[in-house]
Amino acid sequence: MGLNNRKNQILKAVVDDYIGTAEPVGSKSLVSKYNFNVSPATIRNEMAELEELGYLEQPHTSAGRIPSDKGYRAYVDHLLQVDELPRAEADKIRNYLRDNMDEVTQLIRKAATVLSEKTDYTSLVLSPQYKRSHLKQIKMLMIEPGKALVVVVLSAGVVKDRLVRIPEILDAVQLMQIASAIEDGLSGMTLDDITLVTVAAAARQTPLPESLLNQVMYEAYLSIKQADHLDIYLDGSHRMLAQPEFQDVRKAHDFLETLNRDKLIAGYMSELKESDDLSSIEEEKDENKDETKLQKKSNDPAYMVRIGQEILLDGLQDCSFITTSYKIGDTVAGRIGVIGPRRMEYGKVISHINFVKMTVNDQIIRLANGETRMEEQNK
Amino acid sequence: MGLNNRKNQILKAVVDDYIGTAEPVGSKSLVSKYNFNVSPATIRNEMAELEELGYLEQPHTSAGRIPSDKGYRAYVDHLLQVDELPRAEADKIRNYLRDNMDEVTQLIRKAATVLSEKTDYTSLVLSPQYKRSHLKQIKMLMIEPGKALVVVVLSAGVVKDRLVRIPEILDAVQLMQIASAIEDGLSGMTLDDITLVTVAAAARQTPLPESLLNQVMYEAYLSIKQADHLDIYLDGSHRMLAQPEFQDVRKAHDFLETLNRDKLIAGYMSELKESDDLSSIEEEKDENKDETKLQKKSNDPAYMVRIGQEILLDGLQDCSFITTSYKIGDTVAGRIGVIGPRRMEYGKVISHINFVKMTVNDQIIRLANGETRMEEQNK
DNA sequence: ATTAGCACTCAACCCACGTGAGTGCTAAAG
DNA sequence: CTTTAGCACTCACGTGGGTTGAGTGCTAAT
Repeated sequence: MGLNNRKNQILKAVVDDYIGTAEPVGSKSLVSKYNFNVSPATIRNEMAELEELGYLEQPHTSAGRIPSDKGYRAYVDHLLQVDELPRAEADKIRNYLRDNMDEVTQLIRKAATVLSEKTDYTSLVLSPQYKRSHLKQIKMLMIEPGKALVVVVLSAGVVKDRLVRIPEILDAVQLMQIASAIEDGLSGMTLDDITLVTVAAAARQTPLPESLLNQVMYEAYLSIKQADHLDIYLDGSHRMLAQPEFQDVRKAHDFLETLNRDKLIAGYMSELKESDDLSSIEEEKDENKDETKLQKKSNDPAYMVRIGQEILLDGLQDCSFITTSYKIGDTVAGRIGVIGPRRMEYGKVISHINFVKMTVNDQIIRLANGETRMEEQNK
Repeated sequence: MGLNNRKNQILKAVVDDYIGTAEPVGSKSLVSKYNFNVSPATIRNEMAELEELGYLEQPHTSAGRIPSDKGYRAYVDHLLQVDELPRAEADKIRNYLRDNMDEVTQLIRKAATVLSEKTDYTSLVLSPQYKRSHLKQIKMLMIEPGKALVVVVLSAGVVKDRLVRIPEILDAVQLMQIASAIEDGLSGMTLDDITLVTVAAAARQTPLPESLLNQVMYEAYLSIKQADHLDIYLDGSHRMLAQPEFQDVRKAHDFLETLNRDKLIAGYMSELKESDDLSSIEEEKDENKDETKLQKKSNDPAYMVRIGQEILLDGLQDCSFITTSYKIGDTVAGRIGVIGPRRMEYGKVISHINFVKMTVNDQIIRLANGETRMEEQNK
């Protein structure tokens, strides 16, 4: 950051104030609210320079100033101090996410809900992706002649299944044979690597006529692939309408329209790279600030912040989007995010998102280990 | 309906016009657009009477008139003619709902999407309720020591399952014994009737120590109960913001806030009674109109229309809500609904909702029979 | 480098006014 | 008894002008 200390203070004050009030902030109110020991005129000069440097902008000549994307960026990267969540708040969230939790799906939906509620912004959660997980087992259970349940067990401890139709003549024993042949052939492979060809090859080890095998094999293949389905959960979209910047209904409409496109959002979220974020932090160094940043990194958070134009989705460019990843075991699984106005309370959101992420990670491990509600309660 | 023919015509014209323009409609524009062979003054007199009778109201003295809830009610019950969907439109929807459809969940989500898209309003779909379905099978599949998959098969051809923890010492054979004991004891019962006690009684038929049984039995019970979980799918909520009556952001906010309360909405929808609707139709008779109504009834639709204050949920009282039920086999399963401004295009929505309902019914039967995508394609 | 002073800008607000669509009423015509 | 022409009245809405005040940039003095 090439800004002297006072410029930094001023920038921070402007952003803080604007986040609080949503009104352009002027030199005078700045001196009075934050006790700078200089006159408004001095502040004015500094602000004019900050504007020249691109950190601030003026909605119109005779108004105060508001942060630009670049201003927010500097604020988030260098000026913001993220506090830990107060213990009471943390406990509430943890308890909420522990209570009554049987499934990963349920867990991440609740994570979305609690995040939105606590931050008062809109939350987005992406379901786990299992591409890189290994196939552990595949079972087929005869439900009735002609109908079977395919059960796919993944290394992450996740079980997916699907009802399929099979040739009526197949009996339970034959079905099991096929399933175990496929399992033998494929177990240990990652979902990504399994193709129709590999499944077919595995199935062919069964001493049954190919005509019978084909359909079953194909269904097995589909079932495996389907285990990787991406889902997106959205919560609290109405909260955006309470923000002054969305009083314009057209903006609100566009925002909601974009968020309602599940696939678009899911695609965008799943392709976010953590590395992007780390790179964008760097530019110059400022000793004491850098320290904060390092602390952030080592602390594991690794959240990403996208501000305004940095978000590449139409309709969200008046927003900021904070995301992080949760894990299953030690591989990245899905993502959690909060989207709000650019003028969002970054500190609050980041500390919440970090805490929710950690709690989700913990809970997933618990689920994978098969601890059930009853045990939880006795804990 | 105690209105003479001309009053009916006028009421219908007012509602039609207001639906189209969202502007209060006055006597003059009424005569010019719809060719009544009388002067505006006559229309004015009639309108004044319609207002006295409660069918119309005036936003302010010097404005035209808009329909009241009662006016809409009369319109929907007596004046509206519902057309069949054009074949081209019908085909599109049918194909969309057929394509790529493996699961009931997926089906009803797509139903919500297509309904919202085609009507340009917001759609709501309630997942099937299985309370009244019978338990057909319950299987337990050993995944690894201490972990099993419980598979619950319902009469409707629906399969639900759930991963549970079991005592580590149990082996696959014992597990199967327990499952088949429970199955023997409970199969044929409706989900409603199954309680912890009945499950326990059934499980106790197994020649295993009770300490081992307890946990498994409890998990089985939970799995059965969980099969009945209610889900709600919402689509196109942003579309409401395009409506002039929701230009006021506060209204839009309240609307969205209410819709975001899944449980509230799910509860409300699941408790709607068809009978309510039929009863509300009756009052007086008017020969030729009654005919239309009977036709509606016999034609199977049985949709429900809730208008304005008739909707008992806060925040939706500027809306109208049209719902219908879809079936699994021959028992009511879940509900499909469209919510829009009171000023909604009732005819369009009703014909769409009816068609979607029928298509969903057909598809569910198809799914239950286990026809898969491949066969569909060959059809 | 800082600051007091000053002229300038411009969104926001208020108010007054005219406009016009729409009404209700009355009295005449059918 | 119904319909209609005529007319006075109402009131939301749009327009334009005037004022206000927060905020600015610049200059000159500290």
